[in-house]
Amino acid sequence: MNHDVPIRRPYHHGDLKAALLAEAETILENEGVQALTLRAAARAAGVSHAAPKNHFGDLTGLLSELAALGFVRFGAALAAAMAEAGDDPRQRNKAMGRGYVGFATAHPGLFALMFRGEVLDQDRPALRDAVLAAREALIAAVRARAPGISPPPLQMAAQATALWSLVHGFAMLLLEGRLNGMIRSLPGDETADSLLDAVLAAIRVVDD
Amino acid sequence: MNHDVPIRRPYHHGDLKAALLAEAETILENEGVQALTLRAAARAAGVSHAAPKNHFGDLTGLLSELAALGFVRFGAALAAAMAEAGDDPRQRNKAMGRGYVGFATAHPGLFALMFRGEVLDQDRPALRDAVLAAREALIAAVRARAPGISPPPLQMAAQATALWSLVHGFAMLLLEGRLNGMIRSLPGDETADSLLDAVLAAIRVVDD
DNA sequence: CGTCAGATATTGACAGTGACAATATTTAGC
DNA sequence: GCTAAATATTGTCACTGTCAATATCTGACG
Repeated sequence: MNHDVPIRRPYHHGDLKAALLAEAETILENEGVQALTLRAAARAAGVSHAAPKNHFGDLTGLLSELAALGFVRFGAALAAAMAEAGDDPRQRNKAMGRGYVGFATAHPGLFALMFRGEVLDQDRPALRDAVLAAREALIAAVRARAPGISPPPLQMAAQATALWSLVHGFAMLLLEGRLNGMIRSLPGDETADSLLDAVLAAIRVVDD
Repeated sequence: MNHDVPIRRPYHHGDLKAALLAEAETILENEGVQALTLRAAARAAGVSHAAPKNHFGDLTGLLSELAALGFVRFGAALAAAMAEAGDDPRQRNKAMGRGYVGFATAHPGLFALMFRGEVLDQDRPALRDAVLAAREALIAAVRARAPGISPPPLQMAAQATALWSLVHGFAMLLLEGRLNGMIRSLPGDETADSLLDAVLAAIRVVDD
């Protein structure tokens, strides 16, 4: 009895690629990148162990598509953070930093994956495009000054690199737990945000 | 014929732990962290696949010991860089940055491993000690000012975190190849070092 | 010297993984 | 409707980490 349950899933999933990416992200954030395997994602999506191959080729493909998804969201988060900021350069730096670090702490696994080039295929179109778009959002955030007049390109590049390095390093060290000692040395509310504020206040871009 | 070659390695290696670490580092830098497996290290050292277990327990143990070795060298490199620097704060910042980024580019695989807490056992004594020692070297590098008088601790922590984040982020982005576009925008010699100099020149710590 | 416990290394096994090939099922273009 | 392409399954293989059982060596203690 109960030979065949009438409700049987169709042979084809319908939107397996998106489902696999969603499951992959859940695994990544909940169990770490170690646990994110092709077979685990397939299991979570309820398909056979070799099904992902059709959509991603290999594990690098899956990770690259997931990272691409991350960069798309990352660029959007940066753009949103800048949209609320005014014209004051320091205000904008702060908004950029909060957006950058906020994304990293909100999606720590994804953020770490996005900056682990060794496991990604940078030539995959989806990833390539998403990275370029996020880069646009980032340099747009730095190019704060009045539109039309821009500082000399060399100085501009140095400033952008400095700000980017600062917030990126902060986010990385924060996720690694290496800033715990620093946060603890703060007075009152000992949050990462207040440390970031203090850090941005301790630094001055040359021609502010 | 040729039953038993008289020259046969002894059953015990003698210093297998150090040999495994040396082979592991070679694999790490030459083939990437993906290729660094317990069995690969054992093969390179010419021992059986389970021999590493006696010295490291598991893969995390091997990676942690290797990272510890990296932190020891890293601390020494920072200390050496600071030893040659004078008393001028900006001079010292520059020396610290060069030491930090120089180590990262000289040992990219090792540096990346050192800051991948997910695969390391931070409680392993060797790693714990090495990290603390390197941290000492780092804050000693930042605490530049005339001995005796020190800035308020809050500001001090913020400044240290800012400088650390800046050079760490720069090193990370550089190793990821994300700064290629920035380097290319420089005039003349387009080296990472010159970009680092420009970056440090574009930033000012508040009470310099 | 001798012996024996502990350290060190080997062999063998097992489950999990990525990748590939062969096959089955469904979809879509014509 | 028919057929080619897309999608999914099953089976297999080599490789890996880990563990258990065993072999060999070392050193401490008589």
